[in-house]
Amino acid sequence: MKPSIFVVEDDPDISRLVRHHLEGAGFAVKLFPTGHTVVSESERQRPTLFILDIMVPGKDGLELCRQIRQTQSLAATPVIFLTAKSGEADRILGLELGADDYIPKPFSPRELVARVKAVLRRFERPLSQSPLRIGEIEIDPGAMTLTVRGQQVTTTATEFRLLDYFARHIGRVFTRDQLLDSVWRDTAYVTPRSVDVYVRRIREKIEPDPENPRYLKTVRGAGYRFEAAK
Amino acid sequence: MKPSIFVVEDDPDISRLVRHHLEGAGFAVKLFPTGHTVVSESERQRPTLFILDIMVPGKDGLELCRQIRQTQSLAATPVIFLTAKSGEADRILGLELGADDYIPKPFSPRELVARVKAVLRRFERPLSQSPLRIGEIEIDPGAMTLTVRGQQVTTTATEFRLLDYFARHIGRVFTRDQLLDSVWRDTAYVTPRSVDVYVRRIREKIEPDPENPRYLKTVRGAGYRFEAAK
DNA sequence: CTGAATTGTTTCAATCAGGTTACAAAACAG
DNA sequence: CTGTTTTGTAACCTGATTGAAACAATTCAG
Repeated sequence: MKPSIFVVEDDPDISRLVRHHLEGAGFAVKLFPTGHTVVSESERQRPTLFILDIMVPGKDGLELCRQIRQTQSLAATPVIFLTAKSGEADRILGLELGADDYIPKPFSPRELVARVKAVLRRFERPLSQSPLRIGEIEIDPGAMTLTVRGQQVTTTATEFRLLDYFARHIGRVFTRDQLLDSVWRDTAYVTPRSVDVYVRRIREKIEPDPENPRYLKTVRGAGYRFEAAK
Repeated sequence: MKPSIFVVEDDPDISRLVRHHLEGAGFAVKLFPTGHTVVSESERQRPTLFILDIMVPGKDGLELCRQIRQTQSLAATPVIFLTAKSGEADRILGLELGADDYIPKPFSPRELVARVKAVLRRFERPLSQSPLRIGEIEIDPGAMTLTVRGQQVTTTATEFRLLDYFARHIGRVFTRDQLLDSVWRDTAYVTPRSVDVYVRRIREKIEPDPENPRYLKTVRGAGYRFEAAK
């Protein structure tokens, strides 16, 4: 699932610009020309990040930020300000209010995307990087290496993510759809049957006999399950 | 973006003074009259530097410093103490706690700014000093020299920092964004693809066969990884 | 035993990620 | 101020990856 960003900005030129570049970078973007409905919408949809213009009519960005920070379910969501003036007041106010970053206008598209990514990186909980060993299989996410029976085996990124996911949830059955949701980057339009293909590819790399899998088992009518081979 | 400084000081006269002079010197300043919310705010905003009064009500500066040092994401942020008494004890305690400097009250504005700048300069991406040898490659950060198979090779500053970073994190995969974060000075304006170009340049200098890298490997879908060649 | 449902396997075109080069701009040195 | 080096970008190219489709094999129900 791609991260979603709520953008509160009254100037349609700017908001269109922002949307265009963020979507280009793989984010889902929702625009709000005013601040009125933002908080209630956000509580329902839980955006990954806010971008607020300091000056928006009706309810300005500063006030909005204050509200977000006071709302239990949104308090932890990062906020980035767009500021027109590069004057002191705005920047400091941003700091005072607990914004996570600010982008002075005018900004380059690249800067916008870079800052958003940087803030998200700062917030994302570091995923388990600890190496994992199951039977004859060793998975090291930090190095992105897979070792099977002492032999280093190359994998593609998707194969690796899928295998890692299986290996960290030993014994559980996952449907194809569940796997798409948790392993694939953009789940949107991928056929569940593609999972089969990847299972096949992984089996070829980890199973002594891919036709008779010892690790990655098929659960007919349900999906797949990873087992620690006996 | 200008560096931000969090100041924890209960005396409003002093804090106003500090703010005024630091802002005049081009820093963004946020004041905290007590220490209560400092750590949580800091995790969010990542100040560039802390200035703590040794004595603040509620939670004193020493305790606060200890907390900062124990917080993963803040441990590397420099801390400067403001101390009223010029007694040794306080000073040493501060230093032992991991403070990076102290400013005895009363202080001149110039001294304040000078010390802040000095500390920041000291913290600016210090290259590790110890030489490093990996296979046929020798890296000496102190001299900023690179020796490959006995031959001294010239590098540019960025090439050297990047190679040094790789060499000190052997076996780990880094995304282009991560590398920009940790090696480049101002990440916001640089395309991730620029990393590719530098990787190419480094390969030309260290690899016997740049088309078939033995050290600096590509990890498709992830980034790059430095390996000790067999 | 038969047919339906499910999974396995292979192939292949489109896409994407990375490599490479040339170049403009910025920084630097003289 | 001028020439040189460094830095980062853009554009183009190539080959690997991805995922769908088509068909084969297996399982299951009745």
